[in-house]
Amino acid sequence: MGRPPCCEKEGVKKGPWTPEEDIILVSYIQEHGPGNWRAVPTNTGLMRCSKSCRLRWTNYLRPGIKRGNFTDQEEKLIIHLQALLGNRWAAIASYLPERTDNDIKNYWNTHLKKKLKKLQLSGEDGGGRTVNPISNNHHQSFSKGQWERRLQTDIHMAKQALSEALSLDTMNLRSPSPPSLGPANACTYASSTENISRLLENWMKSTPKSRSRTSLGSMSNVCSDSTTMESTTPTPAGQIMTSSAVQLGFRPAKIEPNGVLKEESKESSVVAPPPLSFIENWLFDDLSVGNGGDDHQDLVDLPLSDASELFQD
DNA sequence: AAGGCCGCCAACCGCAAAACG
DNA sequence: GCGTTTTGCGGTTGGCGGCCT
Repeated sequence: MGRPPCCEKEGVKKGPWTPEEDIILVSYIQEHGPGNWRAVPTNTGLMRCSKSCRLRWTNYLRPGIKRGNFTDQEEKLIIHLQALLGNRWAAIASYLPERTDNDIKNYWNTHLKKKLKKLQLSGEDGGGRTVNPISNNHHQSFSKGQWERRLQTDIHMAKQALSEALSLDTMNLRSPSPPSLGPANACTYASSTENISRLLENWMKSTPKSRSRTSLGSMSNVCSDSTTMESTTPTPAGQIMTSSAVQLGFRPAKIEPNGVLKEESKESSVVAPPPLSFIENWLFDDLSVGNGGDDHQDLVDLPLSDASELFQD
């Protein structure tokens, strides 16, 4: 007997979300915080399944999401990480906190796959060199022991990604507009929150009694001007997060019903950033060297053979 | 101008892992 | 320890818009 599908109920709405649904979901999360998705449809009256609500929030409505074109740096990082981790988009997304795994996956499938294929073809024509030996071959050649080591490496990488993000964040505070971040960074949430905050305003005018003031009011503050993101972001139940933390994808600590502050994830308990591992050094060395020219030879010259040593004794 | 084709992306589906009782 | 519920992840699909013929 398998588990029944979560959307078994009749009358569950599918397809694109309407602005009204977005508003309802956002205001609910503003009030209660993300989590307990099972309760969201019943508490909000949304005719959506819990999964759909969670996905809508994490991939579209969540503050701190950068939308629009990927920068050269982001692109290279994705290519590097895909070569290392394979199609583990969530792990890759942990290195790009402003991007969702869905975004990265889509971008890979629609842009980077083709780009690499092209490069691979041109590479083979020009001397038979393959672009991405790790992603092409390493999965098949992994022994069990190598696979375990790879998992351990991933765990280590995830931890370091967090601490690294923290250290990058402090750097960003010192220099507000780092050159590594492209123009898209200027408005990280414009295409969603900005629109929604406009909708909220309009909606409040049209239905003044139907929404709670607090949640909607605070929502319109979240990112109505995304250039002011580097401040504090109001979060439900009195939680305050710096926008940097929001951008980095950190969730606010949960306040339990009894008022106890609870850490939402174990990772957030990391205190001191460990030294950069080989991978990080390798990634960022390369990123800092190739500065996004139109010559993609730097992709071909990635030191992937060095990276593969990670998985050997 | 109209129809077909193609690319992009939001959303869905199924499975697995984690959390919970 | 075990069964159930919830959450997270990755693959895939469907709808929409732009481009081409």
